[in-house]
Amino acid sequence: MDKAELYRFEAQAQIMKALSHPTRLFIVHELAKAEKCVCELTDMVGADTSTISKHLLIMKNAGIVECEKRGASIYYSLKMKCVLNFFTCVNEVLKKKVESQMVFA
Amino acid sequence: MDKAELYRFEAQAQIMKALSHPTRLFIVHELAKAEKCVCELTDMVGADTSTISKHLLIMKNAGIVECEKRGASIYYSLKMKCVLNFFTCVNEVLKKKVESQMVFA
DNA sequence: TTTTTATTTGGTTATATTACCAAATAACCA
DNA sequence: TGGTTATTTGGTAATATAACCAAATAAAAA
Repeated sequence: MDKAELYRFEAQAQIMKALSHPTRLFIVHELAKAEKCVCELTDMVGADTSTISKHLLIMKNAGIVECEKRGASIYYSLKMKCVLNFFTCVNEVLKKKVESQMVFA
Repeated sequence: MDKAELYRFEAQAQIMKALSHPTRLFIVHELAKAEKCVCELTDMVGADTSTISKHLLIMKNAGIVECEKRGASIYYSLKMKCVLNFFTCVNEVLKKKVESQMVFA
């Protein structure tokens, strides 16, 4: 694995990591339907505002979401729609996992 | 976010997390070409055998890879081919990130 | 202008991850 | 059998994550 290759995998891993938390997946799921402000997401998740703000920052830095200030609120929206395809694949993996556990039930 | 929904996002996050490390992404990339034993991957990555073994365990538990013992070696192969589509999307995100940074250069 | 509302930032603590080494297992080879 | 080779497991230390609270900012409302 040469240096350029390593660098590329590190950059990819950073984006994947930004998608590796249940709360952040929930947010992606919600933003896929419509943009939402931090306070709306905070209410939906039921965590501290600062926690949600930090989750959003991680995804913004990764290039997954973007935000726009309007009035008193900051509205976040899904920038990379292609991440939605991940859910299909991941759910397939989950389904296969459940099935294979069935074999030993 | 109700309990069932939370559980689903946690399960999804576990799979995403298994794909969130540069070494593991490299391994997925390599296994996409052909199955490989632990020692081959160890040589390619240049880390301790135990480190590679643990990375493989994480992905096996997540349902991403599977393994088969043949002779003295254990061959790992990519079980969920759909994860390869992630690379396309992630590379698009990276490309957009680079481009948007250009604006401020 | 003062107060309220929305959001981010800094600090702290608890937990998770990762790397390496050493030791345990398992299966070939001589 | 005894010695390699391949792999996993357990232990430890360093680093990264994540949650909450408190404080700082910024803009809207009164």
